[in-house]
Amino acid sequence: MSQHRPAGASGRAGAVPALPDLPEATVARLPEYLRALHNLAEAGDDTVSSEGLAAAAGVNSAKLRKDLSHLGSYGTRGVGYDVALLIHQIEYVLGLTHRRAVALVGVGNLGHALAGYAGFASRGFRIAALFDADPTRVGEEINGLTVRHIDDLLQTAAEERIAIGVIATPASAAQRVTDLLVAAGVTSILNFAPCVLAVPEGVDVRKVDLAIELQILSFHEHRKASLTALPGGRDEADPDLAATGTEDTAAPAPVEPAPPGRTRPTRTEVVGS
Amino acid sequence: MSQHRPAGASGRAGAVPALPDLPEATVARLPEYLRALHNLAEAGDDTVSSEGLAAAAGVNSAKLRKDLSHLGSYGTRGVGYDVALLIHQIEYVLGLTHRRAVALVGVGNLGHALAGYAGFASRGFRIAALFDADPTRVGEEINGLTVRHIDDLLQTAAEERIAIGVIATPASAAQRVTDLLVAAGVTSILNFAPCVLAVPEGVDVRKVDLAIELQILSFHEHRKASLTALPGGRDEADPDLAATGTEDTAAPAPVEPAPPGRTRPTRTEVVGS
DNA sequence: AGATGTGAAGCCTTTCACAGCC
DNA sequence: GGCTGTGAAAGGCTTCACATCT
Repeated sequence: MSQHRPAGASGRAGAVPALPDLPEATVARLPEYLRALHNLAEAGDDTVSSEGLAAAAGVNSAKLRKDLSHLGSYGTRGVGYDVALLIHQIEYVLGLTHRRAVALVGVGNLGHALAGYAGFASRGFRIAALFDADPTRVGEEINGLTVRHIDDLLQTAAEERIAIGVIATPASAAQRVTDLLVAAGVTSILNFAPCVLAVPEGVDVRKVDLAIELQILSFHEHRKASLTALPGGRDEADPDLAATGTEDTAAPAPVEPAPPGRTRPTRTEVVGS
Repeated sequence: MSQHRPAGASGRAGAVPALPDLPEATVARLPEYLRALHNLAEAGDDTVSSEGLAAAAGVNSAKLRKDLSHLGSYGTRGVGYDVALLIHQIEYVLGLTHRRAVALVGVGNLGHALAGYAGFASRGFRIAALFDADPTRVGEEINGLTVRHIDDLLQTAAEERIAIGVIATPASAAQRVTDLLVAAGVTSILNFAPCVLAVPEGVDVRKVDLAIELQILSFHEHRKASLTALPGGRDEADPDLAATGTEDTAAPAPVEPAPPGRTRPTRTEVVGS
């Protein structure tokens, strides 16, 4: 390879450089590198090897180097990466050089917690407005911000130059809120409601579903149990394998391991309690 | 293809069927399908086409069919999937046929909200114990559960047959808590603390970092701004492109787009403003 | 006719291994 | 000698398109 412009710079002289067209997988890891770098900086290190940074970020070093190489060439062979320079560069690419204003919709259980979450403020964001549909919650003050009624969203979002909307409402309200945010010109949404959102082209939605995370873990638990039990023999005391577990027997009614009958085109209902 | 056993059934007759060795990407989507299926069931549908379910789950139908085919063959050509049967099957694979006990460590801001989150209970989990290191919080009752001191974790986890640990402590405490959970025999951890956890082989960790989600969105905002501004011209009023934004100027100290100094070892810097 | 299940192709991501530079 | 940056290989995931079955 030869001369290295910060990957993807525009041709037009003096122009704002177009961002490198990073692979999504890389984008998703940059924040993790950034966090690790801030830790290193605080610890007083001013350079770090790909090996060291990779360990701090929980990835392997080849992946880290490949990721960073997409940003351009900011390391020094034989030495490593300059911590401050790299922080700088990643913050620039992620668009963290100015603080983005975030609107949080839904100040129930979860919303309340998010409104008070210090990690947002410390990592480049400012919660600029809180909304709720419940009139009894409007006016409440949380962390120095007053909860406004959702009907004010359109106007307030424009005034506050909201860049990102966070949805922490029940699923039933989420699509309506989304439409409002989109109408207000918001093009990035973080959705905590357990549902799929329809948005126009050009609007990005990321989803966080806490129950899904547990269900994925549950799969692996189930899997580990089925692996360690089979080539052993006595499947005792393992609720994962016993048809009638020792755990409560609730909502997702217990079922036989394998589907039953499955004969005719008919369905053999088993889900009933 | 011919006769279809529930993919990966063990040879041993009457044995608990080994779980199919699903691709991770598939595992991560099954909970989404499950949620969509529950919605359909509530709406009274008892069959659904791959097209219909895919739409409800926000994926394309080819992907859905491929995912489901890994579970075995539970659809009917010309008809679609039996909703109840499929719910059944996915719940079995995910290990949701019995309710897993979850321990939540850290009842601060976020932990409080998680302790009260109804979605856990309704989707296959039971919060069985709450822990905190702060003595002033021990004894507090949240949602019918009493907060215990973290020192009781080892004993309580065994008693309550804890299957999954959720960490909602500050990052500084997370590794200690992890070690405790692991010592207590917990092999699945959901980590909300912004840090990397070291765990022994065989322990699964999933991570949710709220700030990272926003930072990923920030990247796309930044990117959209740089794309729509360049081939336009007048880069007015866009804090993404103006060096001195209209937004607050805070924590991640505002920087020039391009790294400073950085003279010698040169590559033609273009990123400068 | 209609919809599933699936080889095969294409794309993206990760890993390897080493040339190149300090 | 040490460490980055990167082609090339390997692996995994998604999409296509159609054979197959009801």
